[in-house]
Amino acid sequence: MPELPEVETLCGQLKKIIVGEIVLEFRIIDHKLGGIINIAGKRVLDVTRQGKALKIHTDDGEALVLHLRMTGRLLWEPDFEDLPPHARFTALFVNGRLSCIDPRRFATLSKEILLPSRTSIENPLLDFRAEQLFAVSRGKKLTVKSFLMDQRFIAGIGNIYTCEILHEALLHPERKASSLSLQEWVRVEKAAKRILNKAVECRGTTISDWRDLFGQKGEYQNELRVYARGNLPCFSCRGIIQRISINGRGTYFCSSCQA
DNA sequence: CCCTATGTTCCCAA
DNA sequence: CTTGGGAACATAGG
Repeated sequence: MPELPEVETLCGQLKKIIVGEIVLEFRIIDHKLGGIINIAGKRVLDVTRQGKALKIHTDDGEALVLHLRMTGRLLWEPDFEDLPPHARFTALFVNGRLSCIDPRRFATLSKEILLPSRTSIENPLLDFRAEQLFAVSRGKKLTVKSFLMDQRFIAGIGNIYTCEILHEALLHPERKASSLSLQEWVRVEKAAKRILNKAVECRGTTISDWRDLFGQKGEYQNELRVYARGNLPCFSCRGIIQRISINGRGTYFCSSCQA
């Protein structure tokens, strides 16, 4: 469920609460996460985001890397009793309890960042460069949508925000990545920076179950132009939003203004 | 029963 | 060997 804006939201909220604090107790509830990692007794030095991964840096020089995948959530409770439903691990601090909740159990914990290889763009909020995208996309036969979602090229963009970015950039999602001109990549850069930053301000997109660290819904669902709007009129041109499948993912676009 | 779901990884064919 | 597409993972909801 979480893409860059959602993870960035959790990162900022968590940083304010746990940096400088000691982990009093760390409990793995879902053993699928691996029983080896334990940060009990360590002090949190920093909380950072890399792509869609959240990193909790501790005073022994290590970092706990959490990837929430599809349905992972983090919940902070100052006062607490029973575990929340679908809790997968908990970390107890002097001022509250942090729980990872994940019904589908796809979330992963590790010590190392798991990006496949060196990414071209590590943080699209800051580093997004149209020239890089143009260069890297030369000779690629995949669609521009698959390209934007491929974490090896750009880390952090997922299905919802790709659809929104391509709509704002006026690009058909099935265009081959190699067919885009530099000028078209500039449109992608502008759209991505605006949308991702706005989505962070909005604390993410709550379509179904996304909640921030305190259980609050995001606000970016009110800004969506195409995602989950199949058969509805395009806000820009009044064409009808189409829904197709690309690599098995629901893809929404306006066939009238996205060429 | 069917399909869908904000992600990644593995397998296989071209 | 490389690239890209689909299945698998596990669960809930419509």
